[in-house]
Amino acid sequence: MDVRTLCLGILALGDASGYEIKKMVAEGSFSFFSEASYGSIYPALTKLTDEGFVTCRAMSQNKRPDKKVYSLTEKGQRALTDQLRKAPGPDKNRSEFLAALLFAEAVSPDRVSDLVNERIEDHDTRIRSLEALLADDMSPASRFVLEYGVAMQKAALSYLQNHQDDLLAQITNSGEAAE
Amino acid sequence: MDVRTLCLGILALGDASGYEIKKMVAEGSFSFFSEASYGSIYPALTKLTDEGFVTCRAMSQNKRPDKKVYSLTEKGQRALTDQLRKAPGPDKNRSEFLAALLFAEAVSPDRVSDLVNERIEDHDTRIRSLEALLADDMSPASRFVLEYGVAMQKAALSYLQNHQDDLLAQITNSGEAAE
DNA sequence: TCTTCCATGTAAGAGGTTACATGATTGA
DNA sequence: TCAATCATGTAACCTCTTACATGGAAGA
Repeated sequence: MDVRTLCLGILALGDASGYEIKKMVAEGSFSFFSEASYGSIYPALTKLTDEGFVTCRAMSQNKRPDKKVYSLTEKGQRALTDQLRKAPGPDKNRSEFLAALLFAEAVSPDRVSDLVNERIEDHDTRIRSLEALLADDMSPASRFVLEYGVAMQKAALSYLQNHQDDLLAQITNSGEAAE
Repeated sequence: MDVRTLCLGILALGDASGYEIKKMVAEGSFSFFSEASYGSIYPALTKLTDEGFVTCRAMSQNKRPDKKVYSLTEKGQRALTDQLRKAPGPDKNRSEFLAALLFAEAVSPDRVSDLVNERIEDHDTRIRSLEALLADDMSPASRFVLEYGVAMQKAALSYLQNHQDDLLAQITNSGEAAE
C-alpha cells in the first residue's frame, strides 16, 4: 500500500493534518502494519489536493503553529472505494530477526541464543505497548486490528518460549558432531 | 535487510547462483520474511564480487544455460559476522489486509465480511504450502523458522475465526445506530 | 537551560521494482 | 504447439527515507 492510499484511508476515518497522520502510523493502531515518513506524507497530501481527492483548510491555533487540516472529497471516497474493491495484496513480513537466525547458525552459532532471548524481551515490551493503546471508545475495526496485533505478538512469544531449548540443543549437537 | 546482506547470508548457507538465490527468497523458507527481484540480486552479486566478499566461478551445464556459482570469501564471512553482531532491526509487517479492514469500516462496511473470509482462505492455503516445505533433512534453524511461520499463520487464522462474528455484529450495529 | 512537542516542507540520494532482451529445453 | 523452466543481465523508473531548514511553546 503506497502512501497516497494510506492517506486517503486515514482521512476516511476523519479529518487530519499531515503531522497527525504521521503520528497515527508511527504510534497508533497503524504502527504495526504500516509506516511512512514526513518526506512522503507531505508531498502525497499536496498531490492529492491538486488532484481533487482531498481538500485542505488552514487552521490557526492558539500558541501553536498553523495546521493544514485535510478532508476527503467525494472523488477521494470513490477512489478509495475502488481501491478497496480489489483484493488486498499479500502481507509483507520482513524480519531481520529470522534472517539473522538462519545466517547465525552457519556463521556464528553462539549468537543464536542471544538473538532469541532479546527477541523474547522485545515481544514482552511490544505486547504491553499495544495493550496500552486499547481504549473503550475505539471503533470495532480498530479494536479488532489492535487485538489481532496482540494475538500475533503473543503467538510469536509463546512459539519462541516453547521451542528455543529444542533449537539450542540441536544447534549445539550438530556443531559438535561436525567437529 | 538489504539485498547485499541477504545474498551474503544465503551464500553462508552454501554456494548458489543468482537464479537459485531468487528461488530461495521466492519459494523457500525465506519467502515469508524476505523478498528480492532479479533486478536487485544480479547487480548486488556483481558488486559483492568486485569488492571481494564473494567469488564467482562459471559452471557449464549439460543441456542448460551456463551458471555463475558464487561462494562466500573469508572477507565476506567477516562482513556477515559483523552484521549479525548488531541487534536485528524490528520486523516490518506491512498488511494491506488490515489497512483495508480499517478503511472499509468507514467507507464500505459490506466489504469487511468478504475481506475476512478471503483472508481465512488465504491462511489455509499458505499453511499447507509452508507445511509442504518441511523436510527431514533441514537444518535446525531452517526448521525452526519454517515452523515459526506455520505457527504465525495458524495464530492469525484462529484469531480471525474466533473474532469475525463479533466484528461483523458490531459493525452492523454501529451502522444501524448511525442511521 | 535543555529537550521535547508542535508543525510544514524540500532536496538528494538510496534502494528497490518492472519491463525488456535473449535463447535453449522440457513437459503438457 | 505452447507454456514453463532454466539462466543472466540492463535501463528506466518509482517510491520512499534521510537529512536539512525553520521556529515558537511547554515542560523538566
